[in-house]
Amino acid sequence: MPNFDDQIYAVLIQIPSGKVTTYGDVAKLAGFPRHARHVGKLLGSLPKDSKLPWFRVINSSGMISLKGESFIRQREKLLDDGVEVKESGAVSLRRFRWDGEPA
DNA sequence: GTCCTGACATATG
DNA sequence: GCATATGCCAGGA
Repeated sequence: MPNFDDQIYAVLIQIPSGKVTTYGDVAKLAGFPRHARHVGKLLGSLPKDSKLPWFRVINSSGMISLKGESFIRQREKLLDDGVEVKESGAVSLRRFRWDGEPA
């Protein structure tokens, strides 16, 4: 049984560009359905030069949970990925949600 | 050890 | 859609 952290990373690197997913889904796919919060903590601990697409993870409401500069960075990256993000940080989950299946 | 906080989710009214 | 409550788990004080 791999470590929780490693499992989360493994799921993150599978998220195709142009798609987003939620904390709960990442946790579930990683094999820890009740660890949504853990995902957030983990992402917050990621180094700034991390290769992991942490910016493709948002909350179940389809909104970016971050604030200030972090929020700006995530929004910019998503836009660059082709994801439509409103000024408020809202994303059209209906169109950009990742099912958990590879692209 | 307890208490509080937190990039969360789901259920209920 | 919003407010409240409950569940879950790791860290820090």
